[in-house]
Amino acid sequence: MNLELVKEKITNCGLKFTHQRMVIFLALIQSESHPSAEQVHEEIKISNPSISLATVYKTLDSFVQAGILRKTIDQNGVMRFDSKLDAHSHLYCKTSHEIRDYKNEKFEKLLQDFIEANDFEGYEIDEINVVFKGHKKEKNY
Amino acid sequence: MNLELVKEKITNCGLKFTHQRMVIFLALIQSESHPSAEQVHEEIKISNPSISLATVYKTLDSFVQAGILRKTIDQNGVMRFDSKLDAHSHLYCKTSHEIRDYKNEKFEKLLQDFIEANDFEGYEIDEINVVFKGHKKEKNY
DNA sequence: TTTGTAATTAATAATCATTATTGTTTGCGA
DNA sequence: TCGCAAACAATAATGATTATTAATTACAAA
Repeated sequence: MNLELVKEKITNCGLKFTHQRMVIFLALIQSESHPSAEQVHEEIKISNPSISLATVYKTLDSFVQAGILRKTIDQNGVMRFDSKLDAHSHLYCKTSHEIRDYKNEKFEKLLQDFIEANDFEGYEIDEINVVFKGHKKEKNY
Repeated sequence: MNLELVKEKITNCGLKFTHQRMVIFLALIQSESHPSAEQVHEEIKISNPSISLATVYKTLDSFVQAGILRKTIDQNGVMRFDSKLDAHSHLYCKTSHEIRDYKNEKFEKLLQDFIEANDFEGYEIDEINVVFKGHKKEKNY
């Protein structure tokens, strides 16, 4: 995604375009591992040391409100941000706490079909979260 | 579950049987809504005001370590405890933050089969978490 | 039953992630 | 350029959880 597209994305969702917002959004979409606010801050402060951690929190939250980011909470209660908006599940490594996307159309369809076909005891389901937990396998060279 | 069974469960997992542990474990199995440590503390301090919140945390954690309780984290980052050990999913109400069990054999089998039949990009999966999120429907009388 | 010792507990301080506050800066239309 | 609202930086405050420490308790051995 280039800078113009990022700018468009930010303005289109009703937020003013600022340098901080661009830097933070870029950090998000360039990361593979669903970083925490802290990690985003660490990342961006190399090139932008003046952006405060509070701003990172606030900005990420406004992105979530605006619907251009998602957040989840990991096993340690830390918020993790996700720039992918389409239906997908997650892989979680219990050792490294890394979170990765797990995208599998068939699986998502399976879930969707299940929700539509079943009753949820008085609950109106509008979202489903699936996390596959385990450990990253050591590579055998 | 009667008191003898609770005592057995606690001692069988290698923990000494104490009054505090019994009270806390009982509170857990008698609750339907996956309480937080705070909520367990609130509950038990009616009859046992001397049991401190730190003890509740420590005790719940030792139960989790011992494998007789499970914990999850809710959308607000608060730890919630679950006395059911068999495979099941959860229903989460975004309004009340209540968590309830959702047990459906077919669904659990579906998941199990999926894990066995698929590859997870270098991850060894040993656990799967599914949360159906939504809102409790208003009853129409 | 008493004693010694390690485990458990209560009280409370400390920590960590997050949120709130406050004063300053910036973007931008009049 | 001016004025004002939004955004920001710095930092204080909060809330859940964990760590510390001293007191209590359980229980084995004498």
